[in-house]
Amino acid sequence: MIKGHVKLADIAKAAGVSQGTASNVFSRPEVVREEVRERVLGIAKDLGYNGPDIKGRLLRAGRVNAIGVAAIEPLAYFFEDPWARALMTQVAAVCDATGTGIALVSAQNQQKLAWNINSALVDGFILLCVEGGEQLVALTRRRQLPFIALALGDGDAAIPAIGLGNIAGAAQAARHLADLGHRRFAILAIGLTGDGAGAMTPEQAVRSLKFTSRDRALGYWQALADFGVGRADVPIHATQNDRQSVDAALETLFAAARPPTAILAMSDRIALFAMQWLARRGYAVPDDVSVIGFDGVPEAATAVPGLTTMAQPLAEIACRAVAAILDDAAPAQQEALDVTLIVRGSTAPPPPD
Amino acid sequence: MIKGHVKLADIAKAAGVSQGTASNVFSRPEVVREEVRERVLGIAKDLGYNGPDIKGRLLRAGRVNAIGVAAIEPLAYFFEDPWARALMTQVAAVCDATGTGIALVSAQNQQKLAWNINSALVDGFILLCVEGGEQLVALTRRRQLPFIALALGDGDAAIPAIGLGNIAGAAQAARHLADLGHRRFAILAIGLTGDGAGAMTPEQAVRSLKFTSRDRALGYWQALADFGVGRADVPIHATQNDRQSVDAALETLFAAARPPTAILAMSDRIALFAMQWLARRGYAVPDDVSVIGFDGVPEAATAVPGLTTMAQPLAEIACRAVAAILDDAAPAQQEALDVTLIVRGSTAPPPPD
DNA sequence: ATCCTTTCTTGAATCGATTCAATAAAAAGC
DNA sequence: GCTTTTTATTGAATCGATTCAAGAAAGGAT
Repeated sequence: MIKGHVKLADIAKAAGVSQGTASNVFSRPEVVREEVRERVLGIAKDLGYNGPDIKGRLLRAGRVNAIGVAAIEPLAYFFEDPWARALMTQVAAVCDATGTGIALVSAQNQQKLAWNINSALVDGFILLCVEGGEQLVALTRRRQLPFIALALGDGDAAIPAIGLGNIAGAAQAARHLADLGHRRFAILAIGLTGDGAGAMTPEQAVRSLKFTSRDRALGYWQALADFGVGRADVPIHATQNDRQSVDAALETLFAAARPPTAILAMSDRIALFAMQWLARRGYAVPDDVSVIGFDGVPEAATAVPGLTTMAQPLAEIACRAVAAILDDAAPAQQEALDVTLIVRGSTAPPPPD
Repeated sequence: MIKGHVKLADIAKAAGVSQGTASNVFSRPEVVREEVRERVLGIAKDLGYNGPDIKGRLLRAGRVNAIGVAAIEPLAYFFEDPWARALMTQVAAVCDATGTGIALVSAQNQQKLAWNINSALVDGFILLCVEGGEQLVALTRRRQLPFIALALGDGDAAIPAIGLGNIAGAAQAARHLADLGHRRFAILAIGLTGDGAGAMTPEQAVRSLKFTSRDRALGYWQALADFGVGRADVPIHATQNDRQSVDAALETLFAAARPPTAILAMSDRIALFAMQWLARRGYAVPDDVSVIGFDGVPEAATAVPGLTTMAQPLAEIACRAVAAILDDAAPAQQEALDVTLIVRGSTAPPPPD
């Protein structure tokens, strides 16, 4: 019994039954006579056979019972990025309930990603399209498996996706601050990595920001316009959703003659970095500066002070996404879910001028 | 070209070449004449064939290029628990570098877990043995794939595992606090879920705590003995590594006549919950009470005040674990890695009595 | 005793590729 | 011109199971 992989056929031969019967012993035990079943099982144990090999079974059955979650990011992204983490937590919960496994698929560069997507053993994909979403979609489409895109933005309606009411949500965020009395705003946007981060004009923003980011910017502007604040009056800085670029943006913003009293951050991650920068520089949040985020990640709740944010219905998103894959029933049309304002301690009326 | 899955054989027939050649076109293009290769590729494109199906390839190759990470916890554990997260981040980094995928395997109950482990499409397993480790190991062993256990404690030497110097580390933690002048301690241990949490005598602790937890307790006691503090003088409470049980333990501890001035927590998670409880109750950390954790998760660094803790060499652990799986070279003997003391703001001399 | 059911069991086909010994064709060497 | 080497291609075996039509055996009914 050294090694020499025992396979089903060996068991069958040793037990003197056909391979078909041997197979039934394991996959449909009720169909085979008890006496035979026990004999086969006994032989299997003697030979050190531990049930059908998954690879063989897979080839026939064609079902893996796992869904892939893909992103154009390093693998660690799934465990580090707050939004990804929060989303994955929900996805995991749904998968747990349905007994489905999760395979993480990712790669920083195109080429590797293509390979990874093609060779992932999964029944379908959930695509985290934070950046370069179309490429991810194109790659996945070739695999001819069910998939659903998340955070894709206003893309092609032919792409199965679960969208978000980004414009309405951003508008609500801006309105919340404006209602509190703020009139001096700054927007911290999420730009593509590689694109130089930094200040941009509204025109540049409309042109260079993608999907989600652009929608959020439009939402902010739209609401602020109602309060007489024009686009040109709101500095907008692209960041790379990391600390360094956020810090750099804030350096610039707060070096200005009349720095903003309210910061509209396009992600909680950015907002939290911003709050930390403000704390380091001695600005009090919310007394000196109000900060509002976007996403509704758990960290926003535990930060001090709590971060006011627009929460995504992550549980709902996860639920629909997983269901879409498992039932191969992508939503007929791209549905947009609403985000909801959660007011915490990071927003308050502006200081007296 | 509706559906009717095209397979390699179809391409071969359509192109008038043998199946072997068709296979080579995709997997070893350099071996087939350019003219033929292009023709076959052309036909493949026409027929809507996107390269070899992974399942068929898998059956032959036998290699999945993914490693499974398993735990007896719900799937969400990987994204929620700070230690798991920190570890996974490192594992992900190593996998990224080697182009390996990650499959998450988990289940709360035994039965499902057995099924999940048996049907996971992976080349090997990393086992997160926080609890019920032996069962996990037993289950995995049957799969006859390389595996390595993490956080298994002093188990069977025949089990490939990467251990931790828990006793020495815990001793160092306790010594750190004793050196600062503390003499009134309390231990917050990690008990098995299901076991009633709560106060326990040292004898009970030795008996009921498992592996890691027991070693850490032994380490604490050992160091404290050098300072004249006996086991019986150190209340030890089992928690379930969740907020509720930590809060309950602290309620009891601080209701005592002479509450502890130093808390030895067996995980950063517990320590952070404890710090939050203390803050809510108006105890200042570290002025009234010092807290030291264990694990060295990232959250410990960003908490306010920073949490003093014993850091695990997670990167090293991840690196060795992944290597062990990929090379099928489990360490000859169970190696134990050292943890290192990281002093932050949560520990200070005790208040004057 | 005959025929009809039921209940197991069999053997072969199938899933979708890879691999390798054998062969055919072309190029090189003398 | 004939042999040797090189290069491309073929065909069949293989990976490890599942599935299903068909056959055999046992039990029941008449």
